[in-house]
Amino acid sequence: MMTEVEIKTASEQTRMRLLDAAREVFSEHSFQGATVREICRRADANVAAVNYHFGSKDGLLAEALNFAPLAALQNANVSAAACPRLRLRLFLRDFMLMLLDEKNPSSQCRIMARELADPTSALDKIVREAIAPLHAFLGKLVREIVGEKVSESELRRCVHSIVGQCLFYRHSHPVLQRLYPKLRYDRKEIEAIGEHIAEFSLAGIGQLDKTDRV
Amino acid sequence: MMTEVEIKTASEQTRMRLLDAAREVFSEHSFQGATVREICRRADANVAAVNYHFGSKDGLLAEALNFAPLAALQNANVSAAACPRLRLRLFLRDFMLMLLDEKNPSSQCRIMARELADPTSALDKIVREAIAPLHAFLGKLVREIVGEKVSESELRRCVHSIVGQCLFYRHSHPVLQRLYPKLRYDRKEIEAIGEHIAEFSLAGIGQLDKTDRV
DNA sequence: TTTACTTTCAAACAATCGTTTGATACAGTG
DNA sequence: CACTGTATCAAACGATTGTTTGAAAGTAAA
Repeated sequence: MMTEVEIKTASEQTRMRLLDAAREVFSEHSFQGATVREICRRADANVAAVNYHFGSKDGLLAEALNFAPLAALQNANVSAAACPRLRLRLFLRDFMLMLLDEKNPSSQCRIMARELADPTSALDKIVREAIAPLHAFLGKLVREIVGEKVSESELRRCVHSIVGQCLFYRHSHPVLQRLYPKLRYDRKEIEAIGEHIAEFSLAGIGQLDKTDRV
Repeated sequence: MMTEVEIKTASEQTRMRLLDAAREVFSEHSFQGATVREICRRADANVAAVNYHFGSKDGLLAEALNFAPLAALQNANVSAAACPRLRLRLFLRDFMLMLLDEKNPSSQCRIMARELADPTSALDKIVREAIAPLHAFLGKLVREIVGEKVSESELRRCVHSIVGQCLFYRHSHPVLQRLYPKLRYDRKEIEAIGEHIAEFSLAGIGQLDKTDRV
């Protein structure tokens, strides 16, 4: 008793398993550190399967990327009936859950975060389809909060400050784990982090109109 | 006519050249991405030189690390006759120069930043001797600014927010380069970034006493 | 069943990695 | 000079990498 969408040919199932395994491994190791053999092992597939279905390791990474969840977050946010400040809070909460929650099936952000440190051929696509829209989205949101008086370069730096705080917890996870061995990223902790970043950033944004610097 | 400190045996000169080349390559590539052959090529040394002088690639990295410049920055700051807020501004300026200025001979921070994404056996030493002291230093500084009312966990998150903003510009350099092709990290730009982070963070810190949250 | 095509598989390939080896050149001491 | 320990070198080693190959297995239509 299978519904239509569940019916897959063996080939399609193998593709799916490879993509799932690839997202797992690419989010755990850097692109160089992730091996085709490990991916195939987790996907219960032959070593040649990657090249047969995706052409190359690069091709597998390109197809494993999926920016829809991140875009959905932004779309849901812009259509929310709430003031810009609250919308920033809500977005940061969801964004941090996507970044940190290991139970979150969307490992995309973790893969993207890895690409920052060691860019591969996939970085151009990531920047174009995910990061640039994200920065544009946050830029608009911050603009709504801060008004028209603030220069574009100041606005940009505020976006950088916000994104930087978020990515820190992902990038520095190995470090924080050593600094605070008791640290666990459960849902409550992640939400607290998101709330802190929101409050911290709203204050940082708010100080802009006090000065006349460009 | 050489002064005493400049006199080096050929062996010591080779060691020096290897360490310099290693710092270069390790700051440009991840540990996995950096190859012993490339390091030896830049040091005009034989491939076997690394293992002869340092035992292994790991040993070379361990000896190439030098946390003195970062510690010097903190020591100079604590003994400066200035209010905590100004000291935070000054530190962030110097720290960003160390992180971003390619002409800065201290590539240590760039190597450390790479370790965050893909930890190697050197990370424990880095955390113990560099990152933990840095966080402690910033913690004290923020504590001076914010007073005793703020909880330890809130204080810690403020430090994370500050460090996160700083590291963002280093980690995301490849991304920012693609988003803003005109971007250049000259001294003026770096100082402007440091100033922004200081103002943004001081405002973020300042909002803590408005609420009574723990 | 026969035919044509797709997918899987064990095995091998070529390249690159960190590391080791054994010979060679060199320095300093007697 | 001979002797000794150190440093350098070209070459190779063993392991691992992404990728390719050619045969075997599977699939679906005629």
